Amino acid sequence: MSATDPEKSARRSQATRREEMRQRLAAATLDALADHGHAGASLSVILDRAGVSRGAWAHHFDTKAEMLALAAEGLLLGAVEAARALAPPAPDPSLPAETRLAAMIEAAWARFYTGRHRDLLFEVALAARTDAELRARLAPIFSGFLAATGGNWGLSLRPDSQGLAEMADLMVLTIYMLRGMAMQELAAGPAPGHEGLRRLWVRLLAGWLEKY
Amino acid sequence: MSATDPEKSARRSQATRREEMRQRLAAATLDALADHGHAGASLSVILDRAGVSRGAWAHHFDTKAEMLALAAEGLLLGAVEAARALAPPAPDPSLPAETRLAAMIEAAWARFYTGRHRDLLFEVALAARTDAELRARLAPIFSGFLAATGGNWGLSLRPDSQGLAEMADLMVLTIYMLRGMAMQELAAGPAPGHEGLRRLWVRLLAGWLEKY
DNA sequence: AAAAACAAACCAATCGGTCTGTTTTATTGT
DNA sequence: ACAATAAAACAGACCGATTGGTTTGTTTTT
Repeated sequence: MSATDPEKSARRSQATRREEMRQRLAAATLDALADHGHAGASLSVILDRAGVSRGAWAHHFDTKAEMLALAAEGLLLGAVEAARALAPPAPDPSLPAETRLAAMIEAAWARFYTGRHRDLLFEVALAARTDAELRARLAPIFSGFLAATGGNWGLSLRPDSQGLAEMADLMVLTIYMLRGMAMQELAAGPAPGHEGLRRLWVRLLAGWLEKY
Repeated sequence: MSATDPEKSARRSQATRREEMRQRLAAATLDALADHGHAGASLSVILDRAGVSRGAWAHHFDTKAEMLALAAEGLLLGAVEAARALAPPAPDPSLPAETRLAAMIEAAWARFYTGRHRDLLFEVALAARTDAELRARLAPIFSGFLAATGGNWGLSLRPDSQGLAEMADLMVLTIYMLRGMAMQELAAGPAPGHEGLRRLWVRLLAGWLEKY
């Protein structure tokens, strides 16, 4: 059935095989980055983790930087997509705006600014700072993330499109606040007061919203 | 006069000499970190920049990590002190609170979240993530920075001590927002809209302040 | 039979750190 | 006061380990 079907086992091969291997190596790159940081994510560590020989690696990538760029790009593009998905296109209108806002902020906090994703986000952003080529590839995606949150989230909370531009700005400010909070936890460990701070921020935003 | 005075040229030596050399090496460490990032700040690069031989270095530090820790500690302690200095103990009461707030935020932005200091801040925070010893030394200073801004700035803007705790929280949120904004510029370059976003933030805060 | 995928030995360069020896500064015995 | 001497400061050659990357050869797929 499938063995005799050339569409299945045969056609599917070389091109996708290559892509699978590249993705596997990219994933291992992110793993190593998360575990050991940029300085500690050597080629040997990455290849060990991927279970791939040096020769195989060389067949798929010319340089380590190229592999890192692919991995970082994938990470950020996934984040942009997730950010879009976080804004429900048809929010439940029965809930008060403040509740919806709080839910979205908590969801964004958990998805983007805690754990592995947070660590990788900072690692990748810092790596881009001193690597011009990486930076050129990642900068537009970083901006795209802001656009996705600012635009979509604002739209989601205020479908009547009144004061939409300002709403988008407030969402961007929210992202910035979460990022800064994430950096604090990254450097000094989790802080119990942060949840209360996020609630305070929601209250502040909600008050401003209804006044508008 | 001074040559015969043992208090001057003689007594001042060995201990301070050593300290001067350590500071010089710490400064070069930060320079290298700012220029080449954590991965690129090798011992050779640092020593070249400091104009210090490997042997001399070894006489003053056991490991590179120890030198980095001293440098990072100095950087952050300097920032804490600067944060305290940014909050004028006796603010001009003739200016409206919003104006004073805006001035403090702009000053903090310029001092902590642009240029070299911003880069070093992120480099050091990230380095601490995967280096337990460095992290243990830096974490309390990171928290101290928040305390300095939250407490002092809040006090500076609201000397009547009404709603002071909430005011301190808002200052911490402000710091977080600036940090997140800084990360965006670090990764994607300067954004002209950011100044407007900071003004929006000030308006938001000021509105909340007078309502209280 | 040709090309793509993979493996592992191999390479120069650089890494953080050490060793040996010289120069400078401080202490001490007379 | 001033050699004698100890100790600290400094310089640079040196070291094994590891780095990113290459080469040569084998297996697998087409």
